[in-house]
Amino acid sequence: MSPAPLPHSFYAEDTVSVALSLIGCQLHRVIDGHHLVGRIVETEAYCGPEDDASHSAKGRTARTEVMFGPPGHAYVYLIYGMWNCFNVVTGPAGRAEAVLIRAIEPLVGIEEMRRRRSRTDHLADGPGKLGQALGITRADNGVDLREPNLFVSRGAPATSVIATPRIGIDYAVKCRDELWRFVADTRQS
DNA sequence: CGCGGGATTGACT
DNA sequence: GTCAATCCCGCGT
Repeated sequence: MSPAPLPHSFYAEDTVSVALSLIGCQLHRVIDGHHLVGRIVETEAYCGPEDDASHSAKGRTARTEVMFGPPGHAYVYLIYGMWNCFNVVTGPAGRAEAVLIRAIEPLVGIEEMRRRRSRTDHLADGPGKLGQALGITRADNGVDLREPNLFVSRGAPATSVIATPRIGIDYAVKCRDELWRFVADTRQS
């Protein structure tokens, strides 16, 4: 019996708070009969149209549509032509906010992740790698995160979390210095 | 370990 | 046509 998916109410809170709360939670993926689990260790908050690093700052388009929908759903986008990045929609419906899950520590199904990544290390320590390791694609865009095939469950609360600016968004002059990236502190555990 | 360049494709100007 | 919330490999330090 798998742990229970987090309820939609978990995702409906303030996006920065959700990004922090997700550290230490478990990400579950069932694909081709394999149960894959990882501990979330890195997230980034994207805080709606006023956040110039958020895709939703460019307006409501086909790509960003699910961000404008209810919280607790997957937002998956393709980047650099080949990598799928997994986000969870957060905040109240219509707020177009999301949290990018940037890295997990593999816990279950490591061999399958290795097969999907075609290597034995660095399986999911980056958003593109995570998508590849778990077989997440745009086919998962918009799915309800209470689906048994893709969901997050509560985990051991992180004892220490570091906040930093977000990665790869230097073009976002207004919000690039906000401390909206969260990383589990590896010095402790 | 840091840096530079190529890969690859859909979304948007 | 340009570019993107990235990754990997090769090379120099």
